[in-house]
Amino acid sequence: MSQHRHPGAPGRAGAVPTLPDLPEATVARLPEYLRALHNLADAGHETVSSEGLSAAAGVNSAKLRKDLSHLGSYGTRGVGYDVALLIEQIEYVLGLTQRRAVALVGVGNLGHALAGYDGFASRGFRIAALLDADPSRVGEEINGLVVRHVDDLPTVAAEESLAIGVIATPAAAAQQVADQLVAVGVTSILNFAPCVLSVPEGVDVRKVDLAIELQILSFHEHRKASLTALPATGGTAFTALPGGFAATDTQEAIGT
Amino acid sequence: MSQHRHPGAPGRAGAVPTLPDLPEATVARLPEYLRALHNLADAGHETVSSEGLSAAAGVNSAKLRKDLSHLGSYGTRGVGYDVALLIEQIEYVLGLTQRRAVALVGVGNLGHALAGYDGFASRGFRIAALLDADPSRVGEEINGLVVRHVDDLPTVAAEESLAIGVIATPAAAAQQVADQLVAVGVTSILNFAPCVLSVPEGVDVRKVDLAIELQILSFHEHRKASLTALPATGGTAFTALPGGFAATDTQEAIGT
DNA sequence: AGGCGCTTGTGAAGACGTGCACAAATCGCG
DNA sequence: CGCGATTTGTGCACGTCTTCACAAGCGCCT
Repeated sequence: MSQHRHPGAPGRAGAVPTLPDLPEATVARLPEYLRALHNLADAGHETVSSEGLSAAAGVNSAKLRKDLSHLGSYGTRGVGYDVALLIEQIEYVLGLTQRRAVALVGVGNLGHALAGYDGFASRGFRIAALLDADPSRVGEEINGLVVRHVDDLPTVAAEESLAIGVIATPAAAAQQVADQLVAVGVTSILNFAPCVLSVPEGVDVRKVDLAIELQILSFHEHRKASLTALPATGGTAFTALPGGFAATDTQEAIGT
Repeated sequence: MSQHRHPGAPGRAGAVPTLPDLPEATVARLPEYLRALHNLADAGHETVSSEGLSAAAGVNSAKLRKDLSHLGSYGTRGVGYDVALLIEQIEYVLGLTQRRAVALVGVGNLGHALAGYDGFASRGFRIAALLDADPSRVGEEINGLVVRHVDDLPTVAAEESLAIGVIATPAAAAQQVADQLVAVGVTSILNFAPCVLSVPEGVDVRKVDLAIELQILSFHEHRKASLTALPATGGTAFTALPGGFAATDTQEAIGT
């Protein structure tokens, strides 16, 4: 092995957090790899090949290898990757070695569900506070946490360092909540409200919008429908495809 | 420009559904434009410039223009885009002229919230059925819909043509549900379960995973933290930003 | 009518992401 | 010890997406 100045030294984070700046696309896939790796570990595998892991994560094996190579990963040629080590590596890079505190704002329909979602806890996060602007909701207990008023954010932030804010309010309130989050030092926001947030530089926003996902699927439905109507480029306007839909197969897998 | 054989003829879908095959990246943004356009329409605007619309949708104006140009859009130079017309265009392309029926499988924590989410109805979709595998949940009424057993899927599909299936079950059940959905002819699936689904060609799957989003944010947090540790080029490691944070608005917008 | 300012639509260049295909490395076995 | 089977890591070519910059078109004003 040459020098391989392995970047993050998960074994011991001495004082050189040389985070390689990964391509954004790679970052977006790492969590998927991580989940697949945990599954493999639970199933008792100690090593896994790029082929095996990529299948479990639903990607191309070359892509997987390139992704892992970006974080200076340790695989052994002829053998594969050490599952436990790789988990450690990825968790380190993703900053999951510390359990980050999440503030959830908006305990309505969706927020309520998120508050009860166990995927938070099981994947490296801890809901530190539930907040809502509606006084009638304040005081309600959900999943062991008491809902506080959103104006208490400064207090909450003083109690513990909030890393991430989740906005699950109606669109109309989202921008104001975002401002409040930013004001108390939150620099990462996950926004479920269907609107664009404007935040200062240095603050990351990711958006999840249910309706958008559905509309994208709708487009592909529409497309598939119109394709079965006019099958090919050439002539032959109709194929009818009566009852069955059979094997209309064309490739798929929508890019993220 | 020459003929502008405008693609979808939203006015009248005569018999030529010449869906242009849009770049996937464009498709993913169209819903955002659509939402922004609806806001503008509600605010009374009749036309909007690419600059204005792109700001409302949180993208670059050149990108917006190129996106719209792909669907053979109608803007007027020197004026802008006709809001109502553009809405019609985009809705047509996305296949939203018909209200698509959605089957929601898994009425647990998250599924319950989704069932009550009004963004479904308001943005072109209709929940046609709630399904669950747990017999103790069958019969429960949510938001005016009665939960049926997932094995009734064939019956449900016979009653009305299901376009899209939403999976909100635990990961362990997701693949089986997906198989069942595919078996009754569903060709688009929105998967909230944290696992990879394998489906036949021709079936589109989109995945939404809360924990993944958080982990991506976590990476950027980690990164920002390690950058402030080694201030590097800029200098001034700390800006403190006491109370105020001013209006530095440049949104971040992480690539999807 | 003509000119001027504004805005769209797009060519071209560059950045980014993907996938192939293969050399380099490692293990196990005879 | 050497060889073959296996699997990683990566150079390269290709396709997609983004962004700039500007010509073409449109409306308005004089």
